[in-house]
Amino acid sequence: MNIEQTLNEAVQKAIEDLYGQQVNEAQVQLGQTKREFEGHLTLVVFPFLKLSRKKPEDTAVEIGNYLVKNTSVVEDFNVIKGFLNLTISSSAWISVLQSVHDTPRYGCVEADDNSPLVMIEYSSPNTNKPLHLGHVRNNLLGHALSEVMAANGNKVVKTNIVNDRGIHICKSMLAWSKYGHNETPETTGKKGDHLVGDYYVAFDKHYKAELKELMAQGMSEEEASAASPLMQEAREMLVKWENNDPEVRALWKQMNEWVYQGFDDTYKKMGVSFDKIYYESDTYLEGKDKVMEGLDKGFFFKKEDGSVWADLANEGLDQKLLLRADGTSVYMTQDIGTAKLRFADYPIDKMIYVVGNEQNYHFQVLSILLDKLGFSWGKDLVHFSYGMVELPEGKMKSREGTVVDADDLMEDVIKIAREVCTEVGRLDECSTEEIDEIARIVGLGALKYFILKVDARKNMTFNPKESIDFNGNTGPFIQYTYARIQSVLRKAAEQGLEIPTTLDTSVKISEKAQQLIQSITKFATVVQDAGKDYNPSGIANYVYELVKEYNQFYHDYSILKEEDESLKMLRLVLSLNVAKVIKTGFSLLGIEVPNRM
RNA sequence: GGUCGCGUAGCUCAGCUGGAUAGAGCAACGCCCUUCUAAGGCGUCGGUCAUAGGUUCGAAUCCUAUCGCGAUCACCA
Repeated sequence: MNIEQTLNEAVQKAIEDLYGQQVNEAQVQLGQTKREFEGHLTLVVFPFLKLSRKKPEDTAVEIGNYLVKNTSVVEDFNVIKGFLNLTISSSAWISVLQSVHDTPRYGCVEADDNSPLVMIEYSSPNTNKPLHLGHVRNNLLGHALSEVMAANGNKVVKTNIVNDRGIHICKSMLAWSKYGHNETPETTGKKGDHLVGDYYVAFDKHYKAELKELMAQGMSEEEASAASPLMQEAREMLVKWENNDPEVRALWKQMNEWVYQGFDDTYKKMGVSFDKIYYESDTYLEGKDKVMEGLDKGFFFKKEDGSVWADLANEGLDQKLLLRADGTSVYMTQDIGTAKLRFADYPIDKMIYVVGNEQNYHFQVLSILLDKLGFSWGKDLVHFSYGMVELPEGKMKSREGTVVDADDLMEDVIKIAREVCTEVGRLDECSTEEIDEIARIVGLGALKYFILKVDARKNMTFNPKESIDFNGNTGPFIQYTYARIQSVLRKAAEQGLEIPTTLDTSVKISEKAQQLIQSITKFATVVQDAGKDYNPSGIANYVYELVKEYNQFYHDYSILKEEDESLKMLRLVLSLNVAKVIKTGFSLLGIEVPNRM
């Protein structure tokens, strides 16, 4: 039990003894005391004035006296207006540090057999072009959220639905067969996804040229796009694909393999992974059965042309198409089909979709439809809806070539990290392999932290220059503090100091150290909140605050020069646990920490 | 036009289950390395929390309206 909980109960008891009234846990407002006042925790007494029938100050003094007398943790108090600032004893803080010290992954709860199963879908790429900055945000958030949910005692299954079919893939295929000269990743040395993406661009280039020519002959833009031979050919290819044409299928399989190989490299570098991958080519027909079932049960209706619709007027929404007149599926149908397969594979208790906020409406509808179709988790499915990533110049536009490629981006940050690490000169004795590894950790740390510190729901601006910054609220700043603590611990070990398992509670530690312990314990709450709100950014901002606070502590006290052995040990243990929380917090974000940098 | 989201310092962002004088970083200008990693610390400068009402002991936070920005409302995925 932490100090806040203990005090909360003590205050409830105090109110009962002093004023003879019952209050519940939520009515006791205990918060962290503001820096400019003395004390650690502050009780807001305004809510109790009706019970005490006294002035705020008098009520606060009464409760303060009661707590000092009746609890062992409250040492002193002061009152400012309706705020009762409580000072916790040094020994109580050391006991708290002891319990953190005893817990390996402090703040995290392991899942057991009875834990709910949470499935998280993220990434969900198309196979016609490489991953870009938007996917990076998706992947980082999805992976971080998976870690956060797991740390809150859930069984987590990470999944990816790959959109491997459709007209866009046919465009790449067509362009490759027309202009490709049998190029392969091996012959060109290009990553497979980039190679395929290049042909998608090539298609667009030739198609545009065609349009221009046709329009020069007097056609309108619409007429031209309808008459374009290239586009017609692409459509024909799609039909052939759907009819299982062996040649088209073989090409499709070949090119998708290239892309998967490329994606695997990117995922690996990014540090994300999946437990189960679904392919749309497998699931896109599955939804039909479910829709027909819903049609039979009267949830949906058929129009004269044979198309099937859901009427969501009762939910305040419009009608939504589920099957085209020709019986083929639309996006919504596919998501229903995927849901069906997933539920057959896993006993899902909660489904989380990590998908951009431009699809808010889609998931609102999907939730209703899945619920109607009898999926127990449909109603409460979570659309983890994140905002768009924009550049300082505005949105990314493929037409203007401003799309930021994921592979290039990662390579750039690692390269710059290597330059900076080498420049500083602390790694001179390290081998090139070690330096490469540190550069990788630091570079990716900068990128990941830059993206994850922002509230996922909001649109964000991605400034390439700032993303590789190493000062201020950045990943490397935090990693640096971690590395520095490791250095201190190494030096301590060299001096033959052994980290104690049991702490001396009689030591009088400084006010800053006490506040630092308080900040460490906040981590458990932060992890819980992140799981509740499905929002990892809270963890990033928390770790930053903790690190800043530790830096002040580090600056003010020389740990290894401290003469009082007990005090020295406490500071070492405190530093060790700060490092532990940094590492745990960063691991929830999918960011590594270096032992030196 | 309907629906949803967002608007906090010059810039990027915290803070939002209502709590004390609204916080960081970047940028600008100072100070601190014979001291465990200065990728650090300390300070100065910078605000009508979009606007107007409302709810109450108390509102950046909750409610309503207005303005601005964005997304979406496809037989695209």
